[in-house]
Amino acid sequence: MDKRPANSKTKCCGEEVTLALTQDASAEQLAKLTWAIAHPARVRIVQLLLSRTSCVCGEIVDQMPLAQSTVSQHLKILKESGLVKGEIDGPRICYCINQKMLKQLKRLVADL
Amino acid sequence: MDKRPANSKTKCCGEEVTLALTQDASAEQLAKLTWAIAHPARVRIVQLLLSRTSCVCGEIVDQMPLAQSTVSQHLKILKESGLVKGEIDGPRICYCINQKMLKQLKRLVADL
DNA sequence: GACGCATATCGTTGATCTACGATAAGAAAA
DNA sequence: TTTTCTTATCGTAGATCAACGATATGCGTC
Repeated sequence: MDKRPANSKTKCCGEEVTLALTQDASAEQLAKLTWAIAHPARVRIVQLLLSRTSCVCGEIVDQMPLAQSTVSQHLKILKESGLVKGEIDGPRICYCINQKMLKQLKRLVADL
Repeated sequence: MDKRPANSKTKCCGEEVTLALTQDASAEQLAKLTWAIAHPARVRIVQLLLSRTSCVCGEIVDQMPLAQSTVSQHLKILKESGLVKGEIDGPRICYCINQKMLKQLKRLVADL
């Protein structure tokens, strides 16, 4: 009746569990980062920020068919994921890609 | 009053638009694929399918702390994204990664 | 044909997203 | 200090997600 293959719950107290835990950690992180760009508008924002060498402020809004508040909301999500950083520059705010995080995302996806 | 930079709506009838359109297309596709794995459970499923050389059926359910119906729902999402394929094998169904799609996802992310 | 197993689908509930307009907050300029 | 500009936040409405249990479906087996 028990036709489980080699790597199943039977040895749930050995390396299995450790492996599962690290998998979960990276799964969680990958899910978090991919979720950040799991919307066309946010992909677009990231592409925009990458296309310019330096940071950009609310021109992003001009480039998108969305209300300013909506863009701000998307930026918040990107910031919370760590993919994007924002720096205050006088009255406006400059956004730029967090290359470190982008690299991590790329690595996590590539390692799939 | 008009302080737009070089690449703005002013030349909205030239190459600008074409570029924007292709950007949108890839943005859309990238958003779709990343959204498919934008959940820990779905990342876990993908990792599981990749860890085995061949397809797997409902053992996935055993490996996850989720109800069968929930897992099935996640599988449906993965199938709809194209990242996963399912083949009927007698009474059960074998799932496997669609390598082509996974490659596309990797390329899209790497090209960011 | 009736049963058992594996999987999908339905229906529901609560949470979260997405989008917007309106408004607040902060800094420079008048 | 008041105004203006830029950005964030609030409040809201509708849509979608995530999870579950219950049920339907489809295929082998008795």
